[in-house]
Amino acid sequence: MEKQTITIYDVAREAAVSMATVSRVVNGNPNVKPATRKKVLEVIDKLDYRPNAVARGLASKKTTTVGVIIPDVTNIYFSSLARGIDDVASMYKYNIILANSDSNEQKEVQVLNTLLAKQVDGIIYMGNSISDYFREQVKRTKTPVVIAGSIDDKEELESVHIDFTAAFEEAVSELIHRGNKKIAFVSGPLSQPINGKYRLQGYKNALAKNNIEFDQDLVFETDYSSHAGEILWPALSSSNAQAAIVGDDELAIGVLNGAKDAGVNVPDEFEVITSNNTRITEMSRPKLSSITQPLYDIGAVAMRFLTKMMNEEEIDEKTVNLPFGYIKRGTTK
Amino acid sequence: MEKQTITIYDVAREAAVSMATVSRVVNGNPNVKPATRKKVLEVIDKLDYRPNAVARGLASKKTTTVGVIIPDVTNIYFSSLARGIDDVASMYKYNIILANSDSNEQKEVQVLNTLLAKQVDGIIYMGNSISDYFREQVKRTKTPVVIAGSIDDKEELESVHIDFTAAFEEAVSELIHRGNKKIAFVSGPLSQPINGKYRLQGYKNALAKNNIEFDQDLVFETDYSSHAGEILWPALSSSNAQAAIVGDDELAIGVLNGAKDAGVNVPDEFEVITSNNTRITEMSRPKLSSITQPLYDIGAVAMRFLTKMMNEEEIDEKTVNLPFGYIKRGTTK
DNA sequence: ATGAAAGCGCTAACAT
DNA sequence: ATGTTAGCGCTTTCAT
Repeated sequence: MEKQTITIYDVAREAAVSMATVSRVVNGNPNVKPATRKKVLEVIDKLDYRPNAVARGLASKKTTTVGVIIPDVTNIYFSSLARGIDDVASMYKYNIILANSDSNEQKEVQVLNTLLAKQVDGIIYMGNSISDYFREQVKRTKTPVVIAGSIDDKEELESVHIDFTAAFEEAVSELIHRGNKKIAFVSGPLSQPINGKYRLQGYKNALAKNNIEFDQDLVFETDYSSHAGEILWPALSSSNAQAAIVGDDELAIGVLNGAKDAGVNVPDEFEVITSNNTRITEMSRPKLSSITQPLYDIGAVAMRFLTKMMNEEEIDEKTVNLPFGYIKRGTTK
Repeated sequence: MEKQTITIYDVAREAAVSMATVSRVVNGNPNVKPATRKKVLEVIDKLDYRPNAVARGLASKKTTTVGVIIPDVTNIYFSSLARGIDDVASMYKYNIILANSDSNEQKEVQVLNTLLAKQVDGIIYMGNSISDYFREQVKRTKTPVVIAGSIDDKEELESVHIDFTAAFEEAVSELIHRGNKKIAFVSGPLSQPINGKYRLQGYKNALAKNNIEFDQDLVFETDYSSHAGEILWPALSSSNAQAAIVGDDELAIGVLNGAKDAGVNVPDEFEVITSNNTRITEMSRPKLSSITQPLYDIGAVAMRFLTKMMNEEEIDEKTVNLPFGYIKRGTTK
């Protein structure tokens, strides 16, 4: 014999009121006489009634859940954002459907569609390149979408992030001012605008301001992994680079370790600055100097932004730029 | 003018069939004449119809979403499990509602309740201690729950993990056989059964088998963070420990770095073995020797296990123990 | 302040 | 192979 799920109808009958009244007390509608409210609440407690969020979602056309597309939960840059997202989401009574995309266009679009099918009230997208197809899908839906921790190079979608160009310009200037002329630019795929467009531009800006000629041979494109960084050393070494600015912390710790393994003294013989200031930066010896970004806040603000869109509040700016900084640790002199 | 959402009724009318038939083709029911199916599919495509999963959930009492309770997404041990969970979930057409609990009993129970309100088909719990209250709630619901990566010391709930006792026993034996007599046991809260019961037991077993007396002063209880490990060195040093077995990788990298910062040569003067073999183990120098566990698989198997429970298939064992191992890297001689 | 009743968009018997 | 028809459990006008 199946355990009978108890519904709003059951409590209405038991409390001798209508379903509408029960609904009102459950939803905190003030138009209920205190005595009635009390009685209903007692019955709810007695019957151990739990509102069915699915039924509510169907009737109200709001699910109080938002979709979150992430390249890989295991990546601490993105998981840090995700943490900020979830915290603000629960603050506003939302839940999160988390889906890994592996930065794969197909998966991203497919995930987007199942998220929409599930009637999420909004979506946060994390990932470093927005494909045209994805963009089209987003533009066709009325479900709000915001991008967290990356940038839409077409500037069509709402997003929250730091100014990657300015941050790189500042970090590279730092390196230059300490006497380095040959500075390697190390990042993930240049096809991702965050690398090939914004960060690289910042790098070039710093060189230009200091009258250093840009050298394509100092640009290293690889994977976002510490292993990729480790095996990069021979190439880095033969380029005669004196320092490196690296676009990802795991990659950077790999670069650092690759150099150390080759007997290089960091920072005396080679300096490195990384980009995300995740906990990883504190795990190496020497510790990694880094551009700082408010990772948790980027997620938090993105989620807050999304709540505004879901409530159809006025949005002043499509893009919110959060402040970045720089922290000197042991990998710079 | 609001954009009209198109429903199953619209495609039924347009295709000149009944809603039931449309439902059948959408759900892949074979009882549809090929010609009819084709026609319906065309209309679906033409109208750009997307089934409403919420309505489907209400009617079918299945949401194809499972809840995942995680202490902190930012923790790579748990996020690695989460990745396995999500991959298997999508394989079976499920989505994941991810909720951070901070290992806080209140939040865990609250999250459990909202998950149940959202009518998830199943739940995966990650966390190192199952409170009585949580356990009671779980036992009252018919929604299946499985624990991933930790152990229910009351052995009432289904779970997937390695044999923590045997793994610690093996790792500590390793340390003993290499000549260490005074071995520190470093872990998170001993109130968590995984530490205070299972791992500690393994540690004691290894000592006993080698006729070494257990010394309470060699047991160090702290937080799961690299910083906690770093500042542990003075205490570790004055205990005259010659080696340490550490229950968490971030904590272990902290212990390693604390020792190095104090001028200690690892592994010559001090050896360390960690427990989870996450990517963190490859980021230090020397790299961390570690107990190995199939993290991704633990998540994957837990999710697979859950699908069986959701389908009400027969389950032979409540507990599935996955194999562990040991990998020697640079922090052991 | 409360109730009646019509959906929300779909599935699942049941009938044909 | 296809159609009819109840619901699923709730919210939301609209009355009163």
